[in-house]
Amino acid sequence: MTQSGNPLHIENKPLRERVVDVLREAIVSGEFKPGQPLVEMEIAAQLGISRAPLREALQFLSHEGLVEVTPYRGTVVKPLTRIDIEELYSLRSVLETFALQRVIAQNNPVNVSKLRQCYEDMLAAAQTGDRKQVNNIDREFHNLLIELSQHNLLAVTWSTVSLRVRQVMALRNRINPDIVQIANNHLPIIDAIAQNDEGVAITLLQKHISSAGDLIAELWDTSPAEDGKA
Amino acid sequence: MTQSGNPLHIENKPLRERVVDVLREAIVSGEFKPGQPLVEMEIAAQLGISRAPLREALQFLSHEGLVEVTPYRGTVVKPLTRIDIEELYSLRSVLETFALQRVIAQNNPVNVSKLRQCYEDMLAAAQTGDRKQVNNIDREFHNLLIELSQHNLLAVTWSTVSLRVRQVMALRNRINPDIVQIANNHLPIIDAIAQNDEGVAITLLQKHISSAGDLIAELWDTSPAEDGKA
DNA sequence: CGACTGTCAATTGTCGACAATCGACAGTAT
DNA sequence: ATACTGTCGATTGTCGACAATTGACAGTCG
Repeated sequence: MTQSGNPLHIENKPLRERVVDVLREAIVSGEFKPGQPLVEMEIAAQLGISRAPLREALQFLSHEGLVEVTPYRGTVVKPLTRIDIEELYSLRSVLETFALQRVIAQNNPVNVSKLRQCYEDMLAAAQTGDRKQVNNIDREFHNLLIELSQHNLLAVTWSTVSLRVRQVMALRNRINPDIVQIANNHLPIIDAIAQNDEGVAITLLQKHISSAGDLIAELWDTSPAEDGKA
Repeated sequence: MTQSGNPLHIENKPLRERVVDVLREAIVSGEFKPGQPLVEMEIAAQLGISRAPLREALQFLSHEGLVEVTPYRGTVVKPLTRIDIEELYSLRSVLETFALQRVIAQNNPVNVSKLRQCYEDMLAAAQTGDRKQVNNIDREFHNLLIELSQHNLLAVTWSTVSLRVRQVMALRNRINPDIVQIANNHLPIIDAIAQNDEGVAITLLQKHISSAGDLIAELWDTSPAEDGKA
């Protein structure tokens, strides 16, 4: 995904982009809660910048679906309803299925070994009980699947969906208790890919995704991560 | 899609949004060619506004994939390669297939009649030889399919893809000579939906989309709509 | 002659100030 | 009391000016 190659490098992104990164992280990590208002002057002051680059950043985030900008009324972290979550996971399933089809069509052993490597890392982390790391590698696995599909537009679309999935997971801290089980869920999918068995691979993947989505969506309204102010 | 209800209404969108609309239309209609640089001061002067709302608009468009912003280097209308087009149409196919599945799952006769109405309008336009109108209604048909699927996130994702498809079609003026044929292509899909025959409907739809995409992609490099300056 | 360095114009990035808009609340007439 | 109207503070929207960065070109040294 990220390859610098060059050992010497200093970040020189425009302020706007660094602001996007900071705010995105705050939202996706659950630090900023859904519904929370983002007052421009407050945040600008807090970051020690003017409102111009902040506003450009907010425009960007709004198209990523992380915030909602209402003209003359302000910006809030986008509320997350149960329907949103169902939509999120169902679209995610569609996108990943598409990626999976393309990966299988390539029939490239290198792809399989990369996925397998990822799985093994996840398993290792699971066995040491490092839940956070398992989550990270799990994300990496699905990102890898998208990346291997070699479809740029898909990757862009995915990144938006993926971000919000991550947000949902951050807000619902810890559902699945057995992290070794989580890791092992991925193995049969890889095997199916290795055997070029598209039908099985798709079935397994969709089940994998929808089970996670259903689990979260079902319980959502019971503790919808109370909205708050900074 | 758009329903005012209220007969009295004046547009009071922020400048930024009106700028987005204007620029988007210019790009999507092919008036602004891929690769064309968009110099902020020029455009701001031309529109009689300052650069601030223009820049916010450009941020927005960049996330729609219509322009490419390079820090300190400026903004250009996003170049369109053959690969882009293939990706566009393949993802479009995936999204519409998903919508189609959801529409069929609803098993609602109202949906079918709406689609049929759309088809009939298209056919009528085709028979009077109004090519432009046929194209408009064709777009409407596919938008309707997405809308009927009642999936907001899908709709948002679709709108981005849809815009760029429209741009491609504008740049390649007129390929398919027989517009009555175009209209009639939609009928069997509707019939399959009406009969709840998901398999057939999907097959037909995917063929419908990919045939259009292949046709355009194949010829793309031969006349890639020469890049230009204002 | 070739490679490196310094300068410059063009363009984008950022800022602070001012204008426009909104929701809320107080005030008034019936 | 109630419905309408006017005013106000808070917040967003827009502007013009200034700072920072880039690529290109000219100049210099070996």
